[in-house]
Amino acid sequence: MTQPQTKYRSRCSIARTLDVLGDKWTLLVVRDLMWHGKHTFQELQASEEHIAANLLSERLKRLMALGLVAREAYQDRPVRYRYALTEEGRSLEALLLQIMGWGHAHLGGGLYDPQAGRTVADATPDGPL
Amino acid sequence: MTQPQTKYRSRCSIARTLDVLGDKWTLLVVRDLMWHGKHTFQELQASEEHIAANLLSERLKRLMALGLVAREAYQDRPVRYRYALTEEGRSLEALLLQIMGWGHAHLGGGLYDPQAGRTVADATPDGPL
DNA sequence: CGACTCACTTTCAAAATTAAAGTGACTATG
DNA sequence: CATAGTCACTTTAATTTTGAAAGTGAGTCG
Repeated sequence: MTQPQTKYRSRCSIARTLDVLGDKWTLLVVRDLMWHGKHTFQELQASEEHIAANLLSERLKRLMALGLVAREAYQDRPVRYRYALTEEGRSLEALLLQIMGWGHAHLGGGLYDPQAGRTVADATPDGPL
Repeated sequence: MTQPQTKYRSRCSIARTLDVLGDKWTLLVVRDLMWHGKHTFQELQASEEHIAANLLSERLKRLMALGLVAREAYQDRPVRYRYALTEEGRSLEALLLQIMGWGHAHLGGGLYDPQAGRTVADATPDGPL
């Protein structure tokens, strides 16, 4: 679990989850760590959606503060870090799958199969008909 | 389904979903429409988290544009509207439940049982230990 | 030495959020 | 009939967050 570094808006679990994950970038970082083998700052930044470096930096800090992500140096001089989900972070997989399923059904996005490790259904370029 | 009024950041279903629902307020509005019997502007605004009127107004417009919410006048002179989820909007229930479950387990929020129509597990005031 | 890489941080303009006040169409009260 | 109140917003202005770009520091490579 996690230290309460944030004061939550309310006692509602949904509101609390949105307080910490409710923005356009955080869950994309989690997605890349979870499924796409991206673990360095550079790899995470290079994703299709092009997160700005300052935002990636800030989001990684938040995820670490929440205990969902941990980093370890994979090299000294200069020190370079590898980011990975903690066990608690991996608990977000079901949530990610649910979001993906909804987006696929309603917004025409692609479907990634974590089992197969690849996209198994195409996205429509501009969304549904 | 929905007209593509937005250009999505990518073909990823998660990114697309975050493009339309990825903020701190939209899913709280959906929560209130889905489970808490709040259907007027006033009722939605009066929720615990205190959304600002201009944001509620803008979010309702977006949800209507997406086809997830519809409104009907429940009175003329002056015309007053009642907002409700469409069938497509109701498809968000599983997502809401997943978010709630995660927030309950990891952030110490309350658990609402839609079947029972009430909160069945307490929230810890400031989050988990 | 000079060029390059990686992991950031800083800067600054633009966009989003917040809180408060204002508006328009009425209804109810004195 | 004038005033107060309700509801559903919109407008305004201050603050915060975001986004894009440039800069920094530690080091490697040629």
